[in-house]
Amino acid sequence: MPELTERQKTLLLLLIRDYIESAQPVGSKRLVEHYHINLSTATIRNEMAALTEMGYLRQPHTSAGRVPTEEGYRYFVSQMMNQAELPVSVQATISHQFYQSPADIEQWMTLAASILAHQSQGVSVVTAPHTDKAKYKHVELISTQGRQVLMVLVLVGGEVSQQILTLAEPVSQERLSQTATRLNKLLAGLAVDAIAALPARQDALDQDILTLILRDIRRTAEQVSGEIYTDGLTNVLSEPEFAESHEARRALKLFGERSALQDLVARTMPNSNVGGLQVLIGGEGGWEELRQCSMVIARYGVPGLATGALGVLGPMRMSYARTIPTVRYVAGLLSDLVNDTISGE
Amino acid sequence: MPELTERQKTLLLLLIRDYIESAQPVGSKRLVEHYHINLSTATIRNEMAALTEMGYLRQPHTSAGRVPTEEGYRYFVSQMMNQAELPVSVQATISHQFYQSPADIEQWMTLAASILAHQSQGVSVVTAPHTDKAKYKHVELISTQGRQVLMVLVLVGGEVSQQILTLAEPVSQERLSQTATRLNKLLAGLAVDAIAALPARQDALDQDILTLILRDIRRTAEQVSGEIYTDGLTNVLSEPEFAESHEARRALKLFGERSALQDLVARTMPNSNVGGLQVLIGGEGGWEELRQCSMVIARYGVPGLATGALGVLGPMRMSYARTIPTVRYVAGLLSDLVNDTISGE
DNA sequence: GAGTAGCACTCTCCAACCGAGAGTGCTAAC
DNA sequence: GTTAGCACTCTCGGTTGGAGAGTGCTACTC
Repeated sequence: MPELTERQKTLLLLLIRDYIESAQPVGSKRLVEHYHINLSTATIRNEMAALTEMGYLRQPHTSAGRVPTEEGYRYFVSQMMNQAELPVSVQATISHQFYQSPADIEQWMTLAASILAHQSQGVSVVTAPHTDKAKYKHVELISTQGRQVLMVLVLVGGEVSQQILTLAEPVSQERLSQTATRLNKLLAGLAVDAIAALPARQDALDQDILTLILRDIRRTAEQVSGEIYTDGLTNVLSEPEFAESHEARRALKLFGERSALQDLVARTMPNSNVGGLQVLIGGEGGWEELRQCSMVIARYGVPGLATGALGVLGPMRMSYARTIPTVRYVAGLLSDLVNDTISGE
Repeated sequence: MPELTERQKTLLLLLIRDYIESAQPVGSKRLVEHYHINLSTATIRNEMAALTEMGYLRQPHTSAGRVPTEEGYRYFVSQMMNQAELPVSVQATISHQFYQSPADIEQWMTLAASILAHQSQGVSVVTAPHTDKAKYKHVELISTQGRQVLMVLVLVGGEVSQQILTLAEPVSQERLSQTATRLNKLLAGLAVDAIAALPARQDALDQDILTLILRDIRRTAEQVSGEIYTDGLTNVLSEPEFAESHEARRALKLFGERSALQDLVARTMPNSNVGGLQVLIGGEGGWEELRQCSMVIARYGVPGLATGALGVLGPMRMSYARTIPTVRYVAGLLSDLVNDTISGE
């Protein structure tokens, strides 16, 4: 890859920035007029020709302005990656919102999704913190009516699942509480395998509940990620890319289906660590439907204990300058929150 | 309103059905050819002119086919209201899905939203069952780490809320359990007012938790509806109405915002009882943004104990024949499920 | 009088066309 | 290395001119 001169570099970044704002191909004249450059349009044209030659820009048709290629965006992103910071005031507003809201994972997730969508004007995705090494922490059994029992199962790492069981026969709350207490002593801190290896209990009720607990933990452990939260689908509806092209419309369909989303997060994330941040441009990573889109994603949480992913999807010309620092900042915040809440167990 | 002859009636219904499928203005020729009517196009034209006169049809322009007016749709819906039934096989599939899924309100809601969206090809909205007369049922306190405590609060009616509290100082699980047991005895079945009227507890921990419980119940009671679930936003993206008109695009924005949705459900539902089913055509009820849309909504649940709403939003020419019976059937199913789970308390 | 054939009329849709304008690449001069 | 100038290309917006669809009306038939 040939080197870029300093001038080419500024020109390229300027042009991409302008295109991201205007969504219009950028010509030499526009560049000179809007950014009072001390050069003539002809010189700019020469440079743009060079940049086109190198693969950073392209022309939609012979006589239109230039538009960034994927390569161009990649360069643009790499340039701002380490430098972009969220204004302190925005940071404050965001963190304020988190610490104001009730301390509840579900709320945090919705809030994160909403903030990301709002700041980036794209579609946000957040997965709840999740661990593949699920360990038992606590169970509660609450009788509701007759044979119906509400079971609340808490895992080490903070995941909570509730389920209504129907028992073979009515059981008093007292007996349920005793069962819960026994099981809590017995199972504290055990992983799936250890629980499965336990000898059968004499007490039939104990054994029934135990089986259910086991099934529930297994179910949780099998999932590749926690519950998925998303927001801002409608943000993107007003973008010209999506309004026109049938192509891009399909990308949205993808986001309507939870299962596809889960897949996407699972596929894109394994090669990334907590703290890292990835920018996938133009459907990098083999997503045909997302060829016109970009994603900014990051992992958050406490490695080995509970981690989740969060990110933003938008048109390829999304505002990286805004999105990247936001994703990074929110990921950091969530990591802290998760850490405060569940670490040390 | 002048009477419709039998022939006008069939013609009108036929035309509307055709338009709903094709999304194209329907002309006299098309009508004759597709439905082998024993009349000439000229006769049809005369009848269509009459129907237009009466306000059931209109012409987008002088020489296009006819399109139903709101009035026309209203007539169409009133004709099928009592007659449309879901095929038994579809009923079976749907109810199967519900009884297969884990008995968990959240799951039911997501499932209902998904089924509605899928069957109707529109956007679905489901609100969780909710009561305005919240009564205490049960609390559990689970220590997680240090001063962090997970509180699970169950209300009569089945609503469950969980929250993480931060206490002033670390408290053992044992002490937490005792507190929970005491409070459960004390508060069982009490409504907000009764709890608020209770004398202060000597035990500081008891009192703290009590205050938090009270705040939580109040918060729940104040909401006009339970959590809102929605699905199928992307279904509607492929409809021509939404692809083109900027107008209709705004309707979708409305559905992106939870608060607006909540408002909408609250505003439209009070005049409807469980079991009843409303069809709002063309934004009836004062929703400017929904002028091009229709909604089919119903209440479900156990009156006085816990009720919720569910419905479908789609273009005015949505498939009522499919949507109406589906909404009705799912509402019935959810009512049964809610009833099975929480009644008798 | 209900139904129908025929016809003139209206209006949209589509394709072709054209000119204005934007932007380019290249060349020659500074 | 930079710039002025120019010929060239291509899109975009507006216009034009059928072709086709659908209508309303009239006059005719049973």
